[in-house]
Amino acid sequence: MAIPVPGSQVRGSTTGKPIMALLDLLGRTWALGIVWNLQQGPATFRQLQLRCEQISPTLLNSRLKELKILQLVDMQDSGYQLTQQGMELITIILPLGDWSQNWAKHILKEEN
Amino acid sequence: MAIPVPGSQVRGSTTGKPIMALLDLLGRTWALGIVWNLQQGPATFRQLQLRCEQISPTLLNSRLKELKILQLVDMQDSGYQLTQQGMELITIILPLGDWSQNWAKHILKEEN
DNA sequence: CAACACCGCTACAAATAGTGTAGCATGCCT
DNA sequence: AGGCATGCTACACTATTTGTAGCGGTGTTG
Repeated sequence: MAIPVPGSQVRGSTTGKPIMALLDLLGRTWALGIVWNLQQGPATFRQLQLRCEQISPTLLNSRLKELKILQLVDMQDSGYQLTQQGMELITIILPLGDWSQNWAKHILKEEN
Repeated sequence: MAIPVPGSQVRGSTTGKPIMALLDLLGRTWALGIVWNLQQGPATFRQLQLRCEQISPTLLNSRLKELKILQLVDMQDSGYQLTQQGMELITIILPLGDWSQNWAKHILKEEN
């Protein structure tokens, strides 16, 4: 799958708008999950595999490649970790944690 | 694909934590894109297809089903639109628009 | 009423993406 | 040298997505 570099055509948009590249990237299986799991700190490849409970190494590796190229993640001695940019991104997304709890309550309430 | 209802097992997590259901949902192809596009207002099925430039009707329909069940989207006379919950979600995500612009600058600068 | 233009949506085959298991190559420790 | 952990690849299998065609329904217009 072509890496959604902002400025180029991506899945779902020919305009090259950065937001479209980002939505393409984050909309890929496991991309959000990987970033979310890295939030708890750096991890080696295998640790990250464990945090993601069921990701295949093949896919983990290809997502990490994409995330590295797009500079949201990099690898240091301590393992894979979020870059400055990656942390900014996660900061924006973090409120989803709390929000999802209310959302869950709402859905489960309606289901009865 | 099973719908990621919070409280049940979802892709990547056996715990049933709402955030995991949400990450599963949003990590599916086009889910984020659909929500993002609905932000500009209600749309009929076909209008939504156009907004999403390249989505296939098959997939659009199955994503919409998921989003309806999970109460982020519903259908009214005016077409598909975000629910109250959907709007809350998009409010959280909205800053990604601006952020992505800076991110793009950063990446493209480094590439030279 | 017939012809037309929309609508939401489905069918289905072909193409693409993801899974799961095994294991290679490398480096470190004893 | 032997054992162990690491990052990562190979590859066959399965699941998901695409793309095109078109169905059945609801106006609207002549």
